[in-house]
Amino acid sequence: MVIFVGTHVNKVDRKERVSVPADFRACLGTPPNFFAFPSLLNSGVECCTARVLETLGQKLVGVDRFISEAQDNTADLIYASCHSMMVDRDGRVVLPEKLKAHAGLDEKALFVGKGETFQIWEPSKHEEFQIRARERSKTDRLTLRQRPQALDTSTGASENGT
Amino acid sequence: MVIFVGTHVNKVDRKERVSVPADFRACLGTPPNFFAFPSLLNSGVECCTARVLETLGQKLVGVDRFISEAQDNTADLIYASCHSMMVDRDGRVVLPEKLKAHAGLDEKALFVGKGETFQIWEPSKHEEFQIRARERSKTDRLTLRQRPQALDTSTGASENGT
DNA sequence: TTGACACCCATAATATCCCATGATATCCCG
DNA sequence: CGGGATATCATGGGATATTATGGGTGTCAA
Repeated sequence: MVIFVGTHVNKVDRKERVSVPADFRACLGTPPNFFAFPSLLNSGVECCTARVLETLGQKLVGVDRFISEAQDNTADLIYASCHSMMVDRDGRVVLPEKLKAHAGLDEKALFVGKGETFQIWEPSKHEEFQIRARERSKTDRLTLRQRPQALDTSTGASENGT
Repeated sequence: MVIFVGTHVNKVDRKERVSVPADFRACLGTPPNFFAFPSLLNSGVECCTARVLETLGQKLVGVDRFISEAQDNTADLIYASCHSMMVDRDGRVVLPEKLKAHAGLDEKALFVGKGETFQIWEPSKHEEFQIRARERSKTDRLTLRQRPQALDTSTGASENGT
Protein backbone atom coordinates (compact mmCIF):
# COMPACT_ATOMS: atom_id res chain seq x y z
CA MET A 1 0.00 0.00 0.00
CA VAL A 2 1.17 3.51 -0.78
CA ILE A 3 1.21 6.14 1.90
CA PHE A 4 1.70 9.84 1.36
CA VAL A 5 3.69 11.25 4.27
CA GLY A 6 5.62 14.36 5.11
CA THR A 7 5.54 18.02 4.25
CA HIS A 8 7.27 19.70 1.32
CA VAL A 9 7.26 23.30 0.17
CA ASN A 10 7.94 23.99 -3.51
CA LYS A 11 7.99 27.12 -5.57
CA VAL A 12 5.23 28.12 -7.95
CA ASP A 13 6.89 29.57 -11.05
CA ARG A 14 5.60 32.32 -13.30
CA LYS A 15 3.87 29.75 -15.47
CA GLU A 16 1.85 28.55 -12.47
CA ARG A 17 3.80 25.33 -12.43
CA VAL A 18 4.94 23.54 -9.30
CA SER A 19 7.00 20.41 -8.78
CA VAL A 20 5.18 17.52 -7.17
CA PRO A 21 7.56 16.19 -4.49
CA ALA A 22 9.51 13.24 -5.78
CA ASP A 23 8.35 10.80 -3.11
CA PHE A 24 4.73 11.73 -3.82
CA ARG A 25 5.30 11.05 -7.50
CA ALA A 26 6.74 7.68 -6.55
CA CYS A 27 3.48 6.90 -4.74
CA LEU A 28 1.37 7.96 -7.69
CA GLY A 29 2.43 5.22 -10.09
CA THR A 30 2.91 5.62 -13.82
CA PRO A 31 1.87 7.95 -15.18
CA PRO A 32 1.94 9.93 -11.93
CA ASN A 33 -1.25 11.84 -12.66
CA PHE A 34 -3.86 12.59 -10.03
CA PHE A 35 -7.08 14.45 -9.30
CA ALA A 36 -7.45 17.60 -7.25
CA PHE A 37 -10.43 19.44 -5.81
CA PRO A 38 -11.00 22.10 -3.14
CA SER A 39 -11.34 20.70 0.34
CA LEU A 40 -14.85 20.76 1.75
CA LEU A 41 -13.42 21.53 5.18
CA ASN A 42 -10.73 24.16 4.79
CA SER A 43 -8.56 26.01 2.31
CA GLY A 44 -6.47 23.02 1.33
CA VAL A 45 -6.65 21.29 -2.03
CA GLU A 46 -7.43 17.59 -1.83
CA CYS A 47 -5.37 15.37 -4.12
CA CYS A 48 -5.91 11.71 -4.76
CA THR A 49 -5.37 8.96 -7.28
CA ALA A 50 -7.99 7.86 -9.77
CA ARG A 51 -8.41 4.70 -7.73
CA VAL A 52 -9.35 6.59 -4.58
CA LEU A 53 -11.72 8.79 -6.50
CA GLU A 54 -13.44 5.72 -7.92
CA THR A 55 -13.75 4.21 -4.46
CA LEU A 56 -15.22 7.46 -3.31
CA GLY A 57 -17.85 7.30 -6.03
CA GLN A 58 -18.77 3.74 -5.20
CA LYS A 59 -19.15 4.54 -1.54
CA LEU A 60 -21.30 7.55 -2.20
CA VAL A 61 -23.54 5.81 -4.67
CA GLY A 62 -23.56 2.34 -3.25
CA VAL A 63 -24.28 3.01 0.38
CA ASP A 64 -27.90 2.14 -0.27
CA ARG A 65 -30.70 3.11 -2.56
CA PHE A 66 -31.70 5.98 -0.40
CA ILE A 67 -28.97 8.34 -1.31
CA SER A 68 -29.23 11.15 1.10
CA GLU A 69 -29.25 14.72 0.05
CA ALA A 70 -26.01 15.20 1.92
CA GLN A 71 -24.26 12.47 -0.01
CA ASP A 72 -25.61 13.75 -3.26
CA ASN A 73 -24.32 17.18 -2.46
CA THR A 74 -20.97 15.80 -1.47
CA ALA A 75 -20.59 13.90 -4.70
CA ASP A 76 -21.59 16.93 -6.64
CA LEU A 77 -19.22 19.22 -4.78
CA ILE A 78 -16.32 16.91 -5.29
CA TYR A 79 -16.79 15.83 -8.86
CA ALA A 80 -17.92 19.16 -10.21
CA SER A 81 -14.87 20.94 -8.88
CA CYS A 82 -12.40 18.18 -9.61
CA HIS A 83 -9.42 18.80 -11.85
CA SER A 84 -7.32 16.22 -13.63
CA MET A 85 -3.68 17.01 -12.91
CA MET A 86 -1.17 15.98 -15.54
CA VAL A 87 2.37 15.63 -14.28
CA ASP A 88 4.90 16.59 -16.95
CA ARG A 89 8.11 14.71 -17.50
CA ASP A 90 9.96 17.00 -15.10
CA GLY A 91 7.50 16.14 -12.35
CA ARG A 92 5.47 19.34 -12.41
CA VAL A 93 1.80 20.21 -12.64
CA VAL A 94 0.04 23.41 -13.61
CA LEU A 95 -2.17 24.77 -10.84
CA PRO A 96 -5.63 25.66 -12.18
CA GLU A 97 -6.85 29.15 -11.32
CA LYS A 98 -9.85 27.79 -9.37
CA LEU A 99 -7.63 25.78 -7.08
CA LYS A 100 -5.16 28.60 -6.61
CA ALA A 101 -8.02 30.87 -5.62
CA HIS A 102 -9.51 28.40 -3.18
CA ALA A 103 -6.21 27.79 -1.45
CA GLY A 104 -4.94 31.35 -1.68
CA LEU A 105 -1.80 30.04 -3.35
CA ASP A 106 0.86 32.48 -4.37
CA GLU A 107 4.64 31.99 -4.41
CA LYS A 108 4.91 28.71 -2.59
CA ALA A 109 2.88 25.55 -2.47
CA LEU A 110 2.97 23.22 0.51
CA PHE A 111 2.38 19.53 -0.11
CA VAL A 112 1.31 17.52 2.90
CA GLY A 113 0.80 13.76 3.05
CA LYS A 114 -2.49 12.49 4.45
CA GLY A 115 -2.00 8.77 4.10
CA GLU A 116 -4.03 7.60 1.15
CA THR A 117 -4.25 11.16 -0.16
CA PHE A 118 -2.34 14.40 0.03
CA GLN A 119 -3.14 18.10 0.04
CA ILE A 120 -1.77 21.34 -1.34
CA TRP A 121 -1.80 24.45 0.83
CA GLU A 122 -0.63 28.00 0.99
CA PRO A 123 2.13 27.44 3.59
CA SER A 124 0.98 30.06 6.11
CA LYS A 125 -2.59 28.78 6.02
CA HIS A 126 -1.48 25.24 6.66
CA GLU A 127 0.49 26.37 9.66
CA GLU A 128 -2.62 27.95 11.16
CA PHE A 129 -4.56 24.82 10.41
CA GLN A 130 -1.94 22.63 12.00
CA ILE A 131 -1.89 24.65 15.19
CA ARG A 132 -5.65 24.29 15.49
CA ALA A 133 -5.46 20.60 14.73
CA ARG A 134 -2.92 20.09 17.49
CA GLU A 135 -5.04 21.96 20.01
CA ARG A 136 -8.04 19.93 19.05
CA SER A 137 -6.17 16.68 19.38
CA LYS A 138 -5.58 17.36 23.05
CA THR A 139 -9.28 17.73 23.65
CA ASP A 140 -9.90 14.61 21.64
CA ARG A 141 -7.47 12.63 23.79
CA LEU A 142 -5.62 11.49 20.71
CA THR A 143 -2.09 10.40 21.38
CA LEU A 144 0.11 8.64 18.92
CA ARG A 145 2.18 6.91 21.54
CA GLN A 146 -0.67 4.57 22.25
CA ARG A 147 -0.43 1.10 20.93
CA PRO A 148 -1.82 0.94 17.40
CA GLN A 149 -4.76 -1.14 18.52
CA ALA A 150 -5.91 1.74 20.63
CA LEU A 151 -7.15 3.51 17.56
CA ASP A 152 -8.58 0.34 16.15
CA THR A 153 -10.83 -1.36 18.60
CA SER A 154 -13.26 -2.75 16.06
CA THR A 155 -11.36 -5.16 13.83
CA GLY A 156 -9.40 -7.77 15.67
CA ALA A 157 -6.88 -8.08 12.87
CA SER A 158 -3.71 -7.04 14.58
CA GLU A 159 -0.86 -8.87 13.02
CA ASN A 160 -0.96 -9.58 9.33
CA GLY A 161 1.66 -9.36 6.73
CA THR A 162 4.62 -10.57 8.73
CA MET B 1 6.31 -11.31 15.60
CA VAL B 2 9.40 -9.10 15.50
CA ILE B 3 10.20 -6.83 18.40
CA PHE B 4 12.77 -4.11 18.77
CA VAL B 5 14.81 -4.42 21.95
CA GLY B 6 18.00 -2.96 23.36
CA THR B 7 19.89 0.30 23.14
CA HIS B 8 22.56 1.32 20.65
CA VAL B 9 24.47 4.55 20.13
CA ASN B 10 25.78 5.31 16.64
CA LYS B 11 27.60 8.23 15.13
CA VAL B 12 25.96 10.83 12.93
CA ASP B 13 28.41 11.66 10.14
CA ARG B 14 28.86 14.96 8.37
CA LYS B 15 26.31 13.97 5.76
CA GLU B 16 23.70 13.56 8.52
CA ARG B 17 23.77 9.81 8.05
CA VAL B 18 23.57 7.27 10.83
CA SER B 19 23.74 3.49 10.82
CA VAL B 20 20.56 1.74 11.89
CA PRO B 21 21.66 -0.96 14.37
CA ALA B 22 22.01 -4.28 12.62
CA ASP B 23 19.51 -6.12 14.78
CA PHE B 24 16.95 -3.39 14.18
CA ARG B 25 17.49 -3.73 10.46
CA ALA B 26 16.91 -7.45 10.79
CA CYS B 27 13.54 -6.69 12.35
CA LEU B 28 12.56 -4.30 9.60
CA GLY B 29 12.23 -6.81 6.78
CA THR B 30 13.24 -6.20 3.18
CA PRO B 31 13.68 -3.52 2.22
CA PRO B 32 14.41 -2.36 5.77
CA ASN B 33 12.73 1.00 5.37
CA PHE B 34 10.62 2.62 8.06
CA PHE B 35 8.74 5.76 9.02
CA ALA B 36 9.82 8.31 11.61
CA PHE B 37 8.05 11.24 13.26
CA PRO B 38 8.59 13.47 16.29
CA SER B 39 7.09 12.12 19.48
CA LEU B 40 4.15 14.14 20.71
CA LEU B 41 5.21 13.49 24.30
CA ASN B 42 8.96 14.02 24.48
CA SER B 43 12.05 14.75 22.43
CA GLY B 44 12.40 11.27 21.01
CA VAL B 45 11.76 10.33 17.39
CA GLU B 46 9.21 7.58 16.92
CA CYS B 47 10.05 4.95 14.34
CA CYS B 48 7.74 2.29 13.02
CA THR B 49 7.18 0.02 10.06
CA ALA B 50 4.76 0.76 7.26
CA ARG B 51 2.48 -1.91 8.67
CA VAL B 52 2.17 -0.17 12.02
CA LEU B 53 1.61 3.17 10.35
CA GLU B 54 -1.16 1.70 8.25
CA THR B 55 -2.79 0.33 11.36
CA LEU B 56 -2.68 3.79 12.87
CA GLY B 57 -4.35 5.26 9.86
CA GLN B 58 -6.72 2.53 8.82
CA LYS B 59 -9.69 4.43 10.12
CA LEU B 60 -8.86 7.26 7.82
CA VAL B 61 -9.60 5.80 4.42
CA GLY B 62 -12.50 6.55 2.17
CA VAL B 63 -15.05 9.29 2.10
CA ASP B 64 -14.88 10.32 5.71
CA ARG B 65 -11.50 11.94 5.48
CA PHE B 66 -12.93 14.48 3.06
CA ILE B 67 -15.94 15.46 5.17
CA SER B 68 -14.91 14.87 8.76
CA GLU B 69 -12.80 17.50 10.47
CA ALA B 70 -11.80 15.11 13.20
CA GLN B 71 -10.40 12.60 10.73
CA ASP B 72 -8.71 15.29 8.70
CA ASN B 73 -7.00 16.59 11.84
CA THR B 74 -5.93 13.13 12.83
CA ALA B 75 -4.50 12.44 9.40
CA ASP B 76 -2.48 15.61 9.66
CA LEU B 77 -1.13 14.71 13.08
CA ILE B 78 -0.06 11.29 11.96
CA TYR B 79 1.24 11.89 8.48
CA ALA B 80 2.31 15.51 8.11
CA SER B 81 5.34 15.26 10.34
CA CYS B 82 6.19 11.76 9.20
CA HIS B 83 9.30 10.97 7.20
CA SER B 84 9.92 7.98 5.01
CA MET B 85 13.33 6.64 5.99
CA MET B 86 15.20 4.82 3.25
CA VAL B 87 17.92 2.53 4.53
CA ASP B 88 20.85 2.41 2.09
CA ARG B 89 22.70 -0.76 1.32
CA ASP B 90 25.21 -0.02 4.07
CA GLY B 91 22.40 0.10 6.60
CA ARG B 92 22.25 3.85 7.05
CA VAL B 93 19.54 6.49 6.92
CA VAL B 94 19.74 10.24 6.49
CA LEU B 95 18.29 12.17 9.43
CA PRO B 96 16.00 14.93 8.16
CA GLU B 97 16.62 18.37 9.61
CA LYS B 98 13.18 18.49 11.21
CA LEU B 99 13.78 15.34 13.18
CA LYS B 100 17.28 16.38 14.18
CA ALA B 101 15.86 19.65 15.48
CA HIS B 102 13.07 18.00 17.42
CA ALA B 103 15.36 15.52 19.10
CA GLY B 104 18.29 17.90 19.51
CA LEU B 105 20.46 15.39 17.71
CA ASP B 106 24.08 16.25 17.11
CA GLU B 107 27.07 13.89 17.06
CA LYS B 108 25.46 10.73 18.31
CA ALA B 109 22.10 9.06 17.91
CA LEU B 110 20.71 6.63 20.42
CA PHE B 111 18.42 3.88 19.19
CA VAL B 112 16.15 2.31 21.76
CA GLY B 113 13.78 -0.60 21.18
CA LYS B 114 10.16 -0.21 22.22
CA GLY B 115 8.73 -3.53 21.14
CA GLU B 116 6.73 -3.00 17.98
CA THR B 117 8.47 0.32 17.43
CA PHE B 118 11.74 1.99 18.30
CA GLN B 119 12.92 5.52 19.00
CA ILE B 120 15.89 7.73 18.22
CA TRP B 121 17.21 10.09 20.89
CA GLU B 122 19.99 12.46 21.63
CA PRO B 123 21.82 10.25 24.16
CA SER B 124 21.93 12.75 27.02
CA LYS B 125 18.24 13.55 26.66
CA HIS B 126 17.34 9.92 26.74
CA GLU B 127 19.30 9.49 29.93
CA GLU B 128 17.33 12.27 31.59
CA PHE B 129 14.14 10.80 30.29
CA GLN B 130 15.02 7.38 31.57
CA ILE B 131 15.86 8.64 35.05
CA ARG B 132 12.52 10.37 35.30
CA ALA B 133 10.77 7.36 33.85
CA ARG B 134 12.26 5.17 36.57
CA GLU B 135 11.13 7.51 39.30
CA ARG B 136 7.70 7.68 37.83
CA SER B 137 7.39 3.95 37.44
CA LYS B 138 7.27 3.62 41.20
CA THR B 139 4.13 5.70 41.43
CA ASP B 140 2.69 4.29 38.25
CA ARG B 141 3.10 0.69 39.24
CA LEU B 142 -0.38 0.68 40.65
CA THR B 143 -1.70 1.82 37.32
CA LEU B 144 0.07 -1.01 35.56
CA ARG B 145 -1.81 -3.58 37.62
CA GLN B 146 -5.01 -2.47 36.01
CA ARG B 147 -6.30 -4.09 32.86
CA PRO B 148 -3.93 -3.49 29.94
CA GLN B 149 -6.59 -1.52 28.07
CA ALA B 150 -6.48 1.05 30.78
CA LEU B 151 -3.21 2.26 29.33
CA ASP B 152 -4.56 2.63 25.86
CA THR B 153 -7.73 4.59 25.71
CA SER B 154 -8.45 5.72 29.19
CA THR B 155 -7.97 9.23 30.49
CA GLY B 156 -4.79 11.09 29.78
CA ALA B 157 -3.33 9.50 32.88
CA SER B 158 -0.31 7.90 31.27
CA GLU B 159 2.20 10.70 31.21
CA ASN B 160 5.43 8.96 30.49
CA GLY B 161 7.68 11.86 29.75
CA THR B 162 6.06 15.22 30.19
C1' DT C 1 -1.92 37.02 -34.28
C1' DT C 2 -1.81 35.95 -29.59
C1' DG C 3 -2.03 33.61 -25.63
C1' DA C 4 -2.34 29.24 -23.21
C1' DC C 5 -0.22 25.07 -22.77
C1' DA C 6 2.43 20.88 -23.53
C1' DC C 7 6.95 19.54 -24.46
C1' DC C 8 11.95 19.89 -24.37
C1' DC C 9 16.58 21.12 -22.65
C1' DA C 10 19.85 23.25 -19.16
C1' DT C 11 21.73 23.57 -14.51
C1' DA C 12 22.92 24.03 -9.62
C1' DA C 13 22.17 21.81 -5.49
C1' DT C 14 21.54 17.83 -3.23
C1' DA C 15 20.62 13.11 -2.30
C1' DT C 16 21.90 8.45 -3.39
C1' DC C 17 24.88 4.84 -4.81
C1' DC C 18 29.02 2.46 -4.40
C1' DC C 19 33.59 1.19 -2.76
C1' DA C 20 37.14 1.24 0.94
C1' DT C 21 38.64 0.46 5.72
C1' DG C 22 39.30 -0.56 10.51
C1' DA C 23 37.11 -2.69 14.34
C1' DT C 24 34.60 -6.16 16.30
C1' DA C 25 32.24 -10.34 16.46
C1' DT C 26 31.62 -15.09 14.84
C1' DC C 27 33.04 -19.34 13.06
C1' DC C 28 35.97 -23.32 12.28
C1' DC C 29 39.31 -26.64 12.97
C1' DG C 30 43.21 -28.57 15.14
C1' DC D 1 39.95 -24.74 24.48
C1' DG D 2 42.76 -21.62 21.56
C1' DG D 3 43.86 -19.03 17.79
C1' DG D 4 43.65 -17.86 13.24
C1' DA D 5 40.36 -17.27 9.33
C1' DT D 6 36.17 -15.23 8.01
C1' DA D 7 32.04 -12.50 8.19
C1' DT D 8 29.64 -8.54 9.87
C1' DC D 9 29.41 -3.97 11.38
C1' DA D 10 29.92 1.02 11.67
C1' DT D 11 31.99 4.68 9.35
C1' DG D 12 34.39 7.78 5.72
C1' DG D 13 34.38 9.72 1.25
C1' DG D 14 34.22 10.05 -3.91
C1' DA D 15 31.34 9.24 -8.04
C1' DT D 16 26.87 9.37 -9.94
C1' DA D 17 21.93 10.15 -10.33
C1' DT D 18 17.95 12.82 -9.03
C1' DT D 19 15.52 16.89 -7.81
C1' DA D 20 13.67 21.36 -8.16
C1' DT D 21 13.64 25.12 -11.00
C1' DG D 22 14.29 28.40 -15.03
C1' DG D 23 13.52 29.16 -19.62
C1' DG D 24 12.97 28.17 -24.76
C1' DT D 25 10.08 26.38 -28.73
C1' DG D 26 6.26 24.58 -31.21
C1' DT D 27 1.21 23.69 -31.51
C1' DC D 28 -3.51 24.61 -31.37
C1' DA D 29 -7.54 27.20 -30.74
C1' DA D 30 -9.88 31.60 -30.18
